[in-house]
Amino acid sequence: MSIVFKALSDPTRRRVLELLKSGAMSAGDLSAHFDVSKPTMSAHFAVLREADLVASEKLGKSVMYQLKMSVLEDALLGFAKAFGWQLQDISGDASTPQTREGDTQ
Amino acid sequence: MSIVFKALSDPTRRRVLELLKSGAMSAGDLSAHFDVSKPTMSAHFAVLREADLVASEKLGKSVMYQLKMSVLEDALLGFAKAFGWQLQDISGDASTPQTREGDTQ
DNA sequence: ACATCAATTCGATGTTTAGCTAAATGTCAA
DNA sequence: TTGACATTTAGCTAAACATCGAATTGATGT
Repeated sequence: MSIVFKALSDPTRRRVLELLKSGAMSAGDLSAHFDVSKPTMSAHFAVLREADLVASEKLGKSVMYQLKMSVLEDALLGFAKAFGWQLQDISGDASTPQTREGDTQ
Repeated sequence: MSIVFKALSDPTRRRVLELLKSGAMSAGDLSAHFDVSKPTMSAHFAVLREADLVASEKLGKSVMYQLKMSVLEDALLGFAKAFGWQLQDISGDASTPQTREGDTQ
């Protein structure tokens, strides 16, 4: 849980997760949204992987990253519950195809 | 927002917030719950103050700390909303007297 | 004034982090 | 096989962090 909050404590990483909300994206495409070097972005991806917030899959020359929505939800929920809150899904979009059951890693 | 997640990324600090959920507590009483030095605890308190997650008030020799529930809620909610979630209060306890309107910083 | 107690600040130390450039790895296409 | 491209690893610096013991501040009681 600490590791998730640590991952979330950087604005670049939070923004990466937001970008991944609308679907999987390659490391390069993600990096294009930010003004830091590719190696730096790669390090951010590693932190997100470590926190299990994203899944990665090599696809040809690229690496596709995918948000693991349920992990994010569980972490947030786990904390919120301790304070008498519950997480309620209000996304009218009904998409959230980021991570289905049976994901590797 | 980063500063809040950073504050939450330490288990000691999260536990402090949980302890404060049931009411204000002095720095000393809080410290007694942990196995680290007083200066270290004082540093943790400073981080929580910096994130505006607690209010502090000198009371005689002691310093009382109080959870600023609404700040925590707003930070969490602000993030959750970006992912299509909402925070719902399910605390049957109806207490939450941690921070009333008009608190001095 | 003085001693005492609670809490913080100071100064030191070791660890982690974000960022960079340069180099290595892996994949595809010619 | 060579070259181009995408990503990660290696190696570094500077800044931030966690932790401690010692010293300091500030309030209370004698």
